[in-house]
Parts: sequence; structure tokens; C-alpha cells
Amino acid sequence: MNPVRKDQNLCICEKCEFKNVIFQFLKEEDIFDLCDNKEERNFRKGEIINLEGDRIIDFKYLKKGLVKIYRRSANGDEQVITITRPFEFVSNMSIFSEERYRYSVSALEDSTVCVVSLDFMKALFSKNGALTLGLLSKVSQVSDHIISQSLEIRNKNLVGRVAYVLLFFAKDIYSSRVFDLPVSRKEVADFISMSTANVIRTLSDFKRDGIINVDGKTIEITDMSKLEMIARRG
Amino acid sequence: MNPVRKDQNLCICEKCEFKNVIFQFLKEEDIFDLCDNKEERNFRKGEIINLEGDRIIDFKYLKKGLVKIYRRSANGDEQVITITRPFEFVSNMSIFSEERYRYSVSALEDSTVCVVSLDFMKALFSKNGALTLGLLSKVSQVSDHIISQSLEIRNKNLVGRVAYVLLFFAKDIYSSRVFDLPVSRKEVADFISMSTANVIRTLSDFKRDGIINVDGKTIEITDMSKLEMIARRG
DNA sequence: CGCGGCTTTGATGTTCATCAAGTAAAGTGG
DNA sequence: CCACTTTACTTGATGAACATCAAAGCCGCG
Repeated sequence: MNPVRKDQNLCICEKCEFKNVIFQFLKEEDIFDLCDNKEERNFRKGEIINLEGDRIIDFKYLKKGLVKIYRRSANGDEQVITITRPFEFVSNMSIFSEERYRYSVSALEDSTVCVVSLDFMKALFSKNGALTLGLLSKVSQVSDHIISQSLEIRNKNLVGRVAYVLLFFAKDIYSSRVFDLPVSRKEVADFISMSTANVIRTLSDFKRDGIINVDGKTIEITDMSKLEMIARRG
Repeated sequence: MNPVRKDQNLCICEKCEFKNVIFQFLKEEDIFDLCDNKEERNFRKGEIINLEGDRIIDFKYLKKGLVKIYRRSANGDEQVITITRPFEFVSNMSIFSEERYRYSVSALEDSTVCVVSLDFMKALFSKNGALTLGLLSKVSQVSDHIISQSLEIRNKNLVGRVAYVLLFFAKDIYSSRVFDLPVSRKEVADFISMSTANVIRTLSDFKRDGIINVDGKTIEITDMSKLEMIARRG
């Protein structure tokens, strides 16, 4: 162990929650090493973390906050791929297969990202198969989730999609029947591939039918089972 | 090296094309070992290679042929996720993160699949970081491809989707302007999330407009640039 | 207090699924 | 190998679902 590092309190990675996600196979000395090479960065709500087309030079993961993964489609408008919390990787997917980001990532809440040089991580992964297998498992989980989400959205109609997205926020993101929508109506529309006007109209319909309460960004699901039925049917 | 294995000709893995995809980091002794543990299986056109919900016990990859990856959606109908050639993994994605297959895979042409016990592969990956990193890179490439394909399909309209799928077959699958559609009209519809009737109608329209020639399963793209324009616009 | 962006609602036309009815092709059993 | 059955394909007609356009209300911010 590095003598300079005798004072273990200097290394906060040791106590990082993320350690349990994929780093459980890391030896202590590697953790200290990682600690020396990592950098924590804070992003304000609205700030861009990764930009589509930029060169990938860092391994990043979301420690705290909420982010939107999106891309600009051929005709220029935005397409939201998914919205996610820690510890789904921020620079997920393409990081080890592409030289540049295929998707942008921006902060929907004030967020903390842990940044490590990609070369450093590659070296670490190269010498530790179990660690890499853990990452692989995690990466494929994340990808699978995005794929099935996209497939789900594709075989629902308008009302089904809106119901789906409301349940997505309530269950996956906030674990609460009441929540503040972290995105605009337009972003919801870009997420479920529908027009903004129709998303709003459908929310109004749900409100009229006593399924939800809407007050600006605040949404309360009042009839969960009905909403779930609509999501299933639609 | 294992003395029994002196005769290197017994090991065909050494010459397998797949070796270059992710196994370039494998030591010679591991290749022989793999050779002893692998099994090649042939599937006839139409046969099922993986069934959604089945327990995953093998690592499989497609050596030869053409396959369809699909799932059954909540309301019972089939949803085609993608169609792919070697060496995109057959038991891709969920293999290291799930216990059971999330998607089915069936053969669209007579296909050859190489099968190795998952436990054996896990052991191999655990002790070889570089190898695992190669797999990780490949897996994320495949996932990325499926994700962007799904996103592309989602922001096109009917004609754009049909044009897209024709170009997909011509470029990605057959590398030819003329090809035999390996799937039914219904399966095309299930792939692009449209109704069968409208897929057929659109093909007829394209034919009427001199963009393609259709004779049963055989399709010839006669006006490539027009088709590409429709795919981009739609 | 006025400007610009986000939201909301209505009206309109387009796009698409669905139904139906008919034809072609591909299996299946005698 | 032919009659029979089933499955795939095709086209038209209809109505439902959805995008688009337009106009007005709201809200935050300079």
C-alpha cells in the first residue's frame, strides 16, 4: 500500500455507495489508486454533462441527481431516450465501443458525477476480469432496460404512453404517488414520440376523469389502478 | 499445454472467424480448452434457438445464418426487436445480467450456433480482463445498434419506416440492391410497429412509383436515392 | 409592464388501423 | 398427385387516432 495513503480517511471512495454496484471486486490498493485519479464534478439543473459527438475521454457515473439522456434526430428535433437516477451509468453504453458520444446527457436536478480517466479505467478493467464482468452485467442491464422501455412505448397508443410515462415517474424515479415533473410537457412528448399538444390534452383528460391531479409541474396519481389499466391496454 | 491436445488440427476454434471478434486475447491453452467445451449446433429455418423465459445456461453465438430476435408483448402479439447476422450475439444482452431470456431468437435461414456452457465462459472471463473488455465493447455495440434502430423507427411515419426497413435489408443484411425478404409481410409489420395491411399497401405504392420491384418475396430497389430520401424525410 | 417561452384548448385535415372480401400460395392428408 | 385446408397476401372502404395549426392564457424575468 502506498505509504502516503496511510491515513485512510483521505479516501472517500472506500465509503462511496457506488462501490457496491460494480466495484465490490476491487482490491484495497486499487481503491486508493482510484481515489487519487477520480474527480467529483457538480452540475446544476439544466447543465450538459455529455454532449453528443464529443470525444469520450472519461469514465463517468452519476453519484447523485437525475439526468436525461437524449439525442438530436435527423430532422433536428430532440428525442429523449431515457431519464435515470444513480447508478445507471452516465457515459453508459458507447463508452467502450465508440470514440464519441452517441447521446447527450443533461442534468434535470443538481447532480454529482464522478469522473475518472477512461485510460485509467481501461487499465483497471484489463487486469481484473471479475470487475469487468460486473461492469458488463451492469451495462447490459441498463441497455436492456432502455430497449424494453422503447419497445413498450412503441406498442402503446397515445393514452397508453402518457399513462406509462406517469407510472414511470411515480414508480421508477420518485417512488411516490405525488411528484414534480422534472421536465417540460414538450420533453415528455419527445420521450414518448408524441406531439406536445396531445400530451397536454391527455393529461387534461386524465384530470377530468379523476385519475390524476395536475397543478403546473406537480402531479398526483389519484387512481393508480385505473392508470395501470390504461397503460396495459393502450 | 495439454498433451492430449498435441495434434492442433483437432481444434477448429483456432481457425474460427469468431476468434477475431472477441477472442483475440485468448491464450492458446484457453482456446484448446474452449474447443473441448464448445458444441456446434445447427438450426433449420424456422427453428427456435432461444425461447423467452427459458433459463440461460449457455453462452451462444451465431456462427452462420440469419436470425430474428423478438418478444411477445403484453397483449400477446409478436414484436420483432431486430434481425441480425453473425457475429452479433445470439444470447446477447441479458446473458450476464438475467437468469432467463428476455427475448426469443429464431432462425430465418439455416443457421449454425456455437454453444459453450455459461459457467465455463464466466470462469474464462473472470480470469481475463482484456477478454471481458472486448466482450463488453461488443455487447455495448450491439445494444447501441438496437437502441438507435428503435429510436429511428420511432420517429418515422409509415412510408419512412417501410423505406427504412428495405434499406436495412439491402445494406445491413444482404449488401445488395436485390434480395429475398427473409420474413413475412406480417413480420416486417411487427418489426416497424405498423399494421400488415399498411406495410403491403406501402410496398405496392413504392412499386407503382417505380422505386422498387416486388415479386413475392423478391425485392429489387430500383431507385435507391429516392428510397433514401423517403427514409430520411418520413 | 411588456416580452418570450411554456401551456392549454379547439378546429381541421392527414395518417393510420381495422374490417371485409377476395386471391394466391403453401401445406396436408387421402 | 390431387383435392382440401390453412395461411399469407392484396386491395378498397371506413372510421378512429393523431399531428398540425391557430389563438389565447399564463408565468417568470428582465
